[in-house]
Amino acid sequence: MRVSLKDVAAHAGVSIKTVSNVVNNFQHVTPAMRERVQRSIDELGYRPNLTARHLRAGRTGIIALALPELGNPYFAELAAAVIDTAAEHDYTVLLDHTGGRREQELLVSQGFRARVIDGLILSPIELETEDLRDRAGEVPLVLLGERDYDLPYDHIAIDNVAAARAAVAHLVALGRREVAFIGARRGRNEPAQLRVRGWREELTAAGLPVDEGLVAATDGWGHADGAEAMTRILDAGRRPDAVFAYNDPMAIGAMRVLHTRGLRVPEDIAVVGFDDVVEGRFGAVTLTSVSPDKGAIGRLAVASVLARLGGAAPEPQRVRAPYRLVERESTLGRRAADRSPKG
Amino acid sequence: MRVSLKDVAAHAGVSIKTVSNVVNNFQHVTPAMRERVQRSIDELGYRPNLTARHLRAGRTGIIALALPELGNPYFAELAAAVIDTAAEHDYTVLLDHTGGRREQELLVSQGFRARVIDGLILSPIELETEDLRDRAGEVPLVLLGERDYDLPYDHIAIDNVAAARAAVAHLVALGRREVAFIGARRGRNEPAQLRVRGWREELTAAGLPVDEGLVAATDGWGHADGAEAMTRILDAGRRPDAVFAYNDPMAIGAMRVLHTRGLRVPEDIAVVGFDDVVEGRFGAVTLTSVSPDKGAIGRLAVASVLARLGGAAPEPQRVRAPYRLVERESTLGRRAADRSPKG
DNA sequence: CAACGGATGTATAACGTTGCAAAACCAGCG
DNA sequence: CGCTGGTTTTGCAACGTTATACATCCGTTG
Repeated sequence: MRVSLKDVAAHAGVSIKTVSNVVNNFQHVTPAMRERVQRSIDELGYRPNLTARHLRAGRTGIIALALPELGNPYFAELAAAVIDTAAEHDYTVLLDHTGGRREQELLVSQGFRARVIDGLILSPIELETEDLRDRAGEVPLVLLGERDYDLPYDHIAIDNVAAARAAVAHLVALGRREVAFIGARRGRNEPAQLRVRGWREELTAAGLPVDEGLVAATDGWGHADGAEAMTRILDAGRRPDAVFAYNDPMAIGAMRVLHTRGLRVPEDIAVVGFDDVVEGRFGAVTLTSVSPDKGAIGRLAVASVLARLGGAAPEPQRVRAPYRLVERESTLGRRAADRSPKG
Repeated sequence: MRVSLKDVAAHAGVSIKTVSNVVNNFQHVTPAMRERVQRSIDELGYRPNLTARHLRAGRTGIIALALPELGNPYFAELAAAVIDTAAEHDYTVLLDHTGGRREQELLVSQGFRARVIDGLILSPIELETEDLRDRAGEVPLVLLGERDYDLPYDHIAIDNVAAARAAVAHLVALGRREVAFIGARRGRNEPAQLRVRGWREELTAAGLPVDEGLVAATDGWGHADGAEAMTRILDAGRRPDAVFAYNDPMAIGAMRVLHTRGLRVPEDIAVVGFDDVVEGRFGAVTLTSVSPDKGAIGRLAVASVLARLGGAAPEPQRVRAPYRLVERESTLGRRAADRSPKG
C-alpha cells in the first residue's frame, strides 16, 4: 500500500499537518523539525497523492491536448511544443487522439474522455458550432486550427486565407497559370475551406481563371489521399502546371505520383505544401511549404489555457500566429518575394 | 460552482447515497425513485466528479505512455495503437515525451511527472538498469523497445537482432558486399546495440568482413542525423554498396544525401530502413524497411499493464512482437526470400 | 514574575464520492 | 395484528490532502 501523510506523521511522531507543512515548504517550521520529518519522508518513500490534493484544491495540474492525428508530424511537433511549454509551468499534458471524428471530438469537448483535467486545447475537424455551445460547467477550452467558430473561446491559428494566398501568389509569380488544389474536405457542408478560399481569392486577384475542376476533394489528409487526388486529376486528363496541397503529406503523396508518371517537379509541375514538416526537407525534391510557427502556437495555446484557469475569464480572442513561406526545390525557379506576416 | 451529489440530493429530497445509487445504476432502486432523481440530475446538470471517485476507488483510469519522440511517425503510430486499445478498456492514455533524455526518463519512471496514473508504458533510450531498480511503491511498468534490461518488468519488443539480420541478409542476397550501418548511438557505453549486433552477426555468417569503419554513430535519430552520418561516410572516401539505417527517417535522410551526390538508389547503393513509417512509401524511391507490427505491440503493452493493475503480479515476461521485412524500390533487384517470423 | 506576542505545532473540518451496515419500509402470512 | 423476510433507502466512515482556527512554546518586556 502506498505511504500517506498519516504514515509519515506516525513514523516521525508529529501531526499530519506538520508533515504537510514540510512537504509544502511552509514557513514557521524549525530546521530541526523539518529535517526530522524529511528523514521519515525519505525513509518511508512518501509521495503526495495528486488525486487527493486535487480534490482538496480543485485542480489537477493536467491539461489535455486533443489532436486529430498524431501520425501527422505537424501535430507531433505541435504537441512537443505544447508539452514543453506546459512543463515549464508545472503542468502535465494529457494527449488525446480524436482521429478527426466528430463523435470523439464531442466526447473530448464535453470532458467525457479526459476526465481529470484543468483545461483543454482542442484542434477540431468535424465539430460544428452548436456542438460546442453547451458545455456549461466545463473546463476552459482553447481552439486550434483552420476551423472557424463564432463562439466565446480563444482561437489560435495562422491567417489561413492569407497564408494560402501567399502560397498561390508564389506559384503565380513563377509564371504558373493552372494551379490545382489538393485536399478540399469531402462530404462537409462547410469544410475547412479557408485555404481553398485563399487559393480562389489569389487566382482571382491575379486575373487567372478559377477552375473548380482543379480542386480535388479527399476523405483524409495523408500521403495516400494526396496521391489519390493527384492521380484523379491526371486521369481526368488535366495537366496543371502547379499544385497547392492542403498539407505536406498530401503534397508528398502527390509528388510521388508525379514522379511515377514521369512528370518533373518543379519543371513540369511546381508543388507547394502546408505545415513545413521535417519530411519535406529530405525528399529527392525538397518541398516548398507554408510554415506555421508551431512553437509559437504551442506557447500561445498553453498561455491561453493557463490565463483562464483560476476562474479568470479574460475576453475571448482570436490570436493570429506567425507563419512564413519556405521556398525549396519544388518551386525552384524565378525568385518570388518572401511573404512574411508581422510576428 | 459545480453541482455535487449533495446538491442533487437536496433538490430531489433524498439522501446522497440514493443519488449515487441512481448514478451508478445500482439495483434496488424503484423506477419511480430513479426517475425522480434523474429529473433532478438533468435539471441541475450534475456530472460526477472523477477526482473524488478516484480518491475513493484508488485508481484513476489513466495509464501513461512515455515515448522518446512524438515527431517520429513510428512512435505516433504506436501511440495511436495504445490509445485505441486502452480506450476499449475504458482507460485514458496520458502521453509523455521524454526526448530520449535520461533525466526525463528517470522522472517518468519514478512517477514524478505524470503522477496520477495507474500504470506506465515506457520506451527508454538512455535509462540504465540501476535507474529502474528502485521504484518501490510505484505503479506497474511495461518496457518497450530495443533496450534490454535484466529486470522484473514485462518487456515488449520485436527480436531486434533477428530483424537486423533479416535486413542485412536481404542486402547480401542482392549481392551487396559493403553494408554500412547508420545510427549507432554515440556516447553510450552500452548503446542500443542489438541492431548493430545483428548487422555484425549476419555479415559474419555470410563470410563478409565486418568493417567497423562503416558504422556511423549519431547523436539523434532524425532525418538530419541520417543525412549527416551518410555525408560523413562518403566524405571519408567510402563507397558502400548498401546502407542499413537504424530507422526510416535516418534512411530517408541518407537517401537525400545520396541523391544530391548523384548516387542512385538502389543501383549504386541499396538502402534498408527500420520501422516502416508511412513516409517511406511515398518518396521518389520507396524504402525497404523492417516493419514491426505496431498494432500488436500497442495491444500487448496495454494488456500487460492491465494484467498487473489490480495488484496482481504475473510472472514478468519478454514478449516478442511480430515483424516482417517489406521490400520496396530502395532494394529492388534480385529477389530475396521474405523473412517473416512466427506471429 | 506575570503578561504579552510572535513563532511553531496540532486538531478538525472539509473536498465529493462509494462501501458497509443498519434502518425503514412493505408485503404476506400465521 | 404482530412477525418475518425481503427490498429499498439512509447514515456514516473513509480515501489523502490542505485551510482554518486553535493550542503551545519560549523569549521579552513592563
